[in-house]
Amino acid sequence: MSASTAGHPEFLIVLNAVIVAVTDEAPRILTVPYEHFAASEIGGQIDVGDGLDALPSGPLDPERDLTLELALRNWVERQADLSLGYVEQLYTFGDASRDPTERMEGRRVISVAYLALVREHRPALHSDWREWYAYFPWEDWRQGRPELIDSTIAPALERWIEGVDHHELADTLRERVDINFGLSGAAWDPERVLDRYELLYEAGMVPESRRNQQQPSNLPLMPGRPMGLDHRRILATAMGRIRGKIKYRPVVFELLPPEFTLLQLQRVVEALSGVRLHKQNFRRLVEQGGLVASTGEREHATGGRPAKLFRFRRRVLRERPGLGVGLPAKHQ
Amino acid sequence: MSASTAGHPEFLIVLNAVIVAVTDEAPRILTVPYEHFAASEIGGQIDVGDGLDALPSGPLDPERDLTLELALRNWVERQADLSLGYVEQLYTFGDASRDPTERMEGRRVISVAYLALVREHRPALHSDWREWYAYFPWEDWRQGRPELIDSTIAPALERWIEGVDHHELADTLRERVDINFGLSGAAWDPERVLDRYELLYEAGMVPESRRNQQQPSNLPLMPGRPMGLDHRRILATAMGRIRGKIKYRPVVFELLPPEFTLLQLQRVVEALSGVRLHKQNFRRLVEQGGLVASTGEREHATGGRPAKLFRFRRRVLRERPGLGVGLPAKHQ
DNA sequence: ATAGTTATACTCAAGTCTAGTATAACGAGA
DNA sequence: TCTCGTTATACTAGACTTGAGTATAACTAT
Repeated sequence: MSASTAGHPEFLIVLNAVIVAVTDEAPRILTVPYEHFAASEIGGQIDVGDGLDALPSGPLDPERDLTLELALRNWVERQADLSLGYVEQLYTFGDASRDPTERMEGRRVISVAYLALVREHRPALHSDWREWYAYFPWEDWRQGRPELIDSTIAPALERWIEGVDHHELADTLRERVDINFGLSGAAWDPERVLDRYELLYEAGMVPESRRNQQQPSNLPLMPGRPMGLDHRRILATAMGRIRGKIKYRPVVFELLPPEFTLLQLQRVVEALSGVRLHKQNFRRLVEQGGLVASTGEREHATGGRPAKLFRFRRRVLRERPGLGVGLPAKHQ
Repeated sequence: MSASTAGHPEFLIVLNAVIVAVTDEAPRILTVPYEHFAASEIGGQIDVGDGLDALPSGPLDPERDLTLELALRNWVERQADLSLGYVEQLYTFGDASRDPTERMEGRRVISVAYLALVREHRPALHSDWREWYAYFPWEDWRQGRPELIDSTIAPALERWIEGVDHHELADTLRERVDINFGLSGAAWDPERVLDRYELLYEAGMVPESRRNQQQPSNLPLMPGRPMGLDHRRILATAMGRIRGKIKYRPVVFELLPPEFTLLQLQRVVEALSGVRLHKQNFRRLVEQGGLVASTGEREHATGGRPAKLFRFRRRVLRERPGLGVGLPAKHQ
């Protein structure tokens, strides 16, 4: 077993948070400028790019932080003045290649990513709320299949595969591309956000993969904001996780005010999943599932007939185990 | 930011593997004796118990291991002479209280747990394959609702709740108990393995919670083998994850030989999920879902009419995104 | 041959989903 | 005040899925 200078291997544990809120029918995440934690002396040497966004991150202090989740909550509360409601661990990233600062300081960075859902939306110092579709434009199918896919992504990926010599490998890749981007008759699966990002990464079609010692590519760069380090990968993981989770656990309500109309609820689900839903069927699922109860009040600012206000029925959880806001799979 | 003696916080990254195989209609996990990695000088002072089982674990070497998953694969291959097929990250455990050795050596242990599915079943030196229901007897509903639940678990948990002073807390606890153990008319959800274990842990009804400075309890200890450290919690996480995953991704096939009969497939799904399924409907789902293709061969050692042999159709993945072996929810 | 065992085809009723139509109830502006 | 645009909500027909079963086929062991 090898060791660093001190006699023990040296690690740095970093906690990353994907903090999600939904406002104006757009899911948004809290971002900070990348420079905030990029060691300043590196900027010039490695092309990490200035003006990049990053996820809020903080170190784990082994002496003070008794649990990972508490460390995250405290850290976010202090830095962003934001109290997190629902928090869930996402994934742990520990590849040696992920952090360019690592090479200079001789310690391995392990980053534990968390997903948090919040209601409020106070802008905090040194941070911005940004729409998550700014990072993944091809993930928003609410206005129908994005033109970008057929006009740009599919042809570029096809050229990439054509350049692959090994025949069997090319077939596997083509299959992955078809499945994940809904080509050749395959269905679009909103949950496969990470798989899609990874394909584009492997093809060298996102800035992040060109940053990391990749050979120059003649394929076009896809639109969509890049992020520092591997943070866009973390965001992709979070998006896939949320999209899957709302189907079987009632987590959407963490993003809504205590009282809401059914259309508001539907819009939030649509914003997260990126697809439109059939209104009448959505209501039936939600109401018959016993997920919500009418408050008796009505909302008059709808622009049409006033809508009943509902609130989340916490008791559902005991009646039916794990029941989410059913995504009826088909769009309106 | 505080630091240890060396000027940097010191961490130890440990990789744990829940390695699952199914033989004789029983899911089994690879275990090693706990003493193998419990520092010897501690044994007497802290009651970690001798003869305990543990999950195979290995450290992450920051200089050699480029990715976490590769580190795990290499490490398992060397130690257990076992080549892992399907591997997926489970969860990262980093609570300060989890490792008693930590206190003595002044470094924080972060453990990243992985789930691996394997086909072969070679016994490796210094390790045992053990049925996972030996650790969680109440999770096996294949012979119907386990008597243990109504005879022992439910009454003990009820006594625990009665001893809780704060009224509202007691109500919340009772609700959690009902939901998770399928009491008071609630349905049994096979996926909630971890929630159930955590309830028993909180109630002091498993040896692991009594080990950790808990006050003495007058509640009975539940049957089921304990494990070292928090490894039973990790196993519970793995069981819940598999049970959920087989429903929407075809991972069962990683546990079967390349050719199998439909009954073999069904038995493996039942073994994992812990419930019996309706045979005819199971076949319909699997066949109509296009998950398998007949090989044309037949298996004659069935004890009855010979069964057609099938193999997994990898191409399904392109036709329908994410389709698992549908658990029809209701038992035979 | 017969009993025991497993495989597999088929059916029927109940339930759920999709994709609608129809109607109700409001606000704003002519 | 009437009409239009907009949203809410009730209801329905048909397609499909699911649960639970019956009936029959094809083997092995005795």
